[in-house]
Parts: sequence; structure tokens; C-alpha cells
Amino acid sequence: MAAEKVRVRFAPSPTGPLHMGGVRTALYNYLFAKQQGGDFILRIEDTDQTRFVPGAEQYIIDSLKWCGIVPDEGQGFGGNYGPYRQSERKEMYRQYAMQLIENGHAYYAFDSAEDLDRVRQMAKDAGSPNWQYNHVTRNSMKNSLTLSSAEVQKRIDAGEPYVIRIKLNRNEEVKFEDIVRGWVSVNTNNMDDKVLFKSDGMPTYHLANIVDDHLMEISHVIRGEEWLPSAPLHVLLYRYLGWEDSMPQFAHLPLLLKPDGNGKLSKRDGDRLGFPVFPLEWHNPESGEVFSGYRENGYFAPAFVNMLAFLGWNPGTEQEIFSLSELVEAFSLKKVNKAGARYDHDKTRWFNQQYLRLLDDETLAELFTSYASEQGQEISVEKALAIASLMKERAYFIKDLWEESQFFFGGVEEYDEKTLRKKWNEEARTHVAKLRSIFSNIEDFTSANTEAAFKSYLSENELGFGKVGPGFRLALTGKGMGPSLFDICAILGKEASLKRLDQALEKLP
RNA sequence: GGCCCCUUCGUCUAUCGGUUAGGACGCCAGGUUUUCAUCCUGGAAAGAGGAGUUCGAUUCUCCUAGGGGCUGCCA
Repeated sequence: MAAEKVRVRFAPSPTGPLHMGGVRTALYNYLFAKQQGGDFILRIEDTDQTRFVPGAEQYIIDSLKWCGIVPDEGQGFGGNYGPYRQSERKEMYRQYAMQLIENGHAYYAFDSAEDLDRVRQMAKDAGSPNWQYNHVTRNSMKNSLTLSSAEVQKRIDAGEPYVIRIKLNRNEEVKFEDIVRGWVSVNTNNMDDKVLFKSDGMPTYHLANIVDDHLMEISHVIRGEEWLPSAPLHVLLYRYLGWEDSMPQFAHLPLLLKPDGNGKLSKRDGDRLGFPVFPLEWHNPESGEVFSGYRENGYFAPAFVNMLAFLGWNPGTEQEIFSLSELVEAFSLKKVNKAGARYDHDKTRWFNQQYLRLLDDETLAELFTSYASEQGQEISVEKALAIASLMKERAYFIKDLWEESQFFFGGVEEYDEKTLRKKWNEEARTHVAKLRSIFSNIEDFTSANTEAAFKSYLSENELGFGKVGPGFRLALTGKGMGPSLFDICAILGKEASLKRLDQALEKLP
């Protein structure tokens, strides 16, 4: 067991888009696998055929790829342990359920869904909210423990639907050691005889995940905390199937909590609070509803991944910016926190800003150019580079570069009302007019030259920058704030700059 | 309700019994800047409560409270 190869799996069910909590689970699996020189496997858990959502599986694959968390093996990625879709493994599960029946650890149950509803309701009416199919109640239900074997056989032969349930011993302490939580212990008296095999011929998650993890030689099960309560059941299944010696190690991850109020982050929270909860935009094929995605909102995948990595884990140093390969190196399941982590959108934005700054000007200019192009604006490489480097420090997203630099394109259409009211007057008009004529004489219209001319105008007239700057900016860009006026002049060029000053002198009061 | 898990600044977190309890986001103030942003400096801000163990508990144990998860022929 010590020398066995690390093999971990991410096993989502394709019932909708993968949300960021799922992505983080995948990420931790990936980081652990890569660090240990192991394999990361994608398995699709589609044993509930009633909840199948078209497109969800592809969405999961696309999301992982976008994040750079690419499986070594699994659905869509090949491998020697396939198929990797549980629905395609359907025939493999029955024999294990039968094995459990034969060795006395499972039994047939013929109670219909309606029967169970009725019993649960009766229990509830009697003041007990939690009826369980367990070691005491099973004695009054229709199953192979209460029915004669002839009767059981008769029902099966007649094609009567049945499920197979695990048979738990009473008052047995089930313990296992979780990598993040330490020893966890549950008594079987508090567990129920879970269905392992459904009447539609499909296994439930519980059976399928044990069989597949065993057959796929999974070494570590890293999953969300919502699975903690059923982990003891899984331990028992390994035991009853005779696989306890090669049972994977468990690591149950803390949940991602919503930023406000209580509870875990859910798909509705994002659009309610103004941030995406999904990596990629998702169009619900049935309702037509659209859920926003990080990618479409302009987040860099590495920033998104970096942020997720820190929700529930940290390296113990003060470094916060980590590339995926640095995360692989630094990651440790032992340093994963136990308590749920509340999502903080401001921090996510900050991560994105950090990644934007890490980009060199050329790359930034390229991204800016293609963004502008999508908006219908073609920009020369030279101009894109100038604008990108000028605006870089004030941007969180590529789209900020575009939105904050609108005044570079297509002239000034309107003037900021507040600045106009406060800063534009007869005096400002005079200064702009004079500067216009001074600027018209500058041969080489560089930032340094316009600045020198502007400053000497100020000193000659004993003026402060504040007297002239705001009005000049308003005339040049229509705005009350922004980057260096002279850099703007240089990017606009002499002709366009003068034209704007003329326009302002003409249009403004 | 039952069971399981959890509990350090508003948020993410560091601390492997002895620290002025550190960092980051956010917030506030000051400085730089024509302005805004950036940047720099500073500030406010935390061990849920109660017992116990110990020379000494944020750290170990227990109780209480609070939070979360699970409680389906869903995963």
C-alpha cells in the first residue's frame, strides 16, 4: 500500500454546470496527484438517469481544460480503466451487489417508493422526523429478511421491482482516518440500510463509487465535506466486499460558503450578488436561463485557480500569487483547513488585478487589441501598446483598458457635466486657447515636449497646474480624471489633439 | 429532531504551550499625483463562552453556544 501509485479521481455528476466548489475539489485532486507523481482521473457519475442534463458533461470537460486542470485519464481523455461513465459500466455493478447478498451483507427489498413515503409520513406525524430503513424497521418491511426465500424467489421471477440494500450490523462503531479531519467515528445505530442497487438496474452512488474506485485503483478519495456522513458506509462496503486492505485514503474538503447569510455557495448566489459561481457561462438547455461565468467576465484562468486554491488551503508562507505549477509544488492536504470558507469576491478581483499586472506590455496590448476588435474597434499595434502600458495600473480586467480608454477613439462626444460646471470658465477657456496655439508650434509632439511647453506656460504666467490642468483635460478628453495629459496628447498625436481643443473652444460655453 | 463535522480581525488565513497573536482582501487616515487610479506610510479590526490539564493556554481535554453538512431507489 505504501508504494502504490497515487491515483485520484474527480467524479462529478452531469446534472448541470460544474460550480466553483466543484472546480476547487478538482483542483485539489489535481494538485495532489501532480505533486505525488500520480494520475488525475475524470469519472462521470451518471447513475441517476432522471437527472441527466445535456451538455453538462462537455461543460465539465471544458471547464477543467480552461482552468488548466487537465485529467491524465478519464471521460474524454482515454485510459486503461474505462469506460469512465458509470452508465456505461452498468453491467459491472450487479455482480458486486449479488456478492453482498450471498455473504449476508445485503438483502432484497420490495417496498415501493409509495410504501416508503407512507411509512416516513406516518413516522413524521407521530413526531419522529427521521424514519430510517434500519436494523429495527427492516423487520416490518417487505424484504428478503422478512419474506420466505420461496416468496422472494417468486417475486423476483414474477418481475416485481426490487432494490438491494446493505445490511448493517447493529451497534457497531465504524472508524476511519481522514487526512484533513483525523479520526471520524460513527455508530451503525445511527446509519440506515442504504439502497445499493436501484430497481432500474443501476447502482446508487454508494455502490458505484466503491466498485469503481476499487477497479480503477484509486488511492485517495478527495471530495467535499457533504460526503462525510456517508464515508462510514463506504468503509463498510470496502470491508464487506473484501477490499479493505486496498481501501483508498479519505480527505473530506471544507465547503465553500456563500458571502452573505448562511449556507453553502449555491448556483443562485452569484447572479443574486453580482459575481459568477461558474467557471464558464452556462445556458440551461431546458429553461434557457443563463448563468454567468468567470471566463466570460474577463477573469484570467490562472487568477481564478489561484483564488480557488486559497479558499481552504494556504502554504503557510506569505506568498499569495502562485502559478499552477507552483501550487503543485506547495500544495499539501495536511494544510487544508477544516472549516468552511466564505467566498470573497473583492479578493477574487484583486487576484485578477495581480495577474493583469504580471503580463508584459506586449501581451497586454495583444489582449487589448483583440478585445477592442470584438467591440468593433481596430487598433494599431503601436497605439495598443501605448494605451495598454498607460492604462495598465488602473485596470483589473482587459475590459477596463477598453472602457477607460474610450476617449482615445472617435473623438469627444460629451463632456463630463460636473467638471464642466466646476472647472470650465472664461479663464480656463483662455488658457486652453493659448495652449492650443503654443502646442500648434511643437514640431515633435512627444509627451516630454508637450509637458515642457505646458509647464513653461504655467511658470511664465505664474499659474499652478490646478488652474489649467482640469480645463485642459476636459477639453482634450471630455473627462475630469485620467492618466497623464501629455501621454494622452502623444498617443492622440498633434493633429487630433489640436482638433479636440478646437472643438472644445467651439462647443463649450 | 437525530447523527457527523467545524469555530483566530468583516472576509481568507498564520501560529506545531511561552509571540507586542503575523499577513492578505476590504475599510479609514496621511503622503506622492493637475485629477482619478497606482504607489508609499500609518491605523482601526480577532482567539465564541465556561470549566479543566499546566509554572504558563489561541494552541490539549470536556461542557455550552453558534455555524455547516447529512438525514432519497440524488449525487
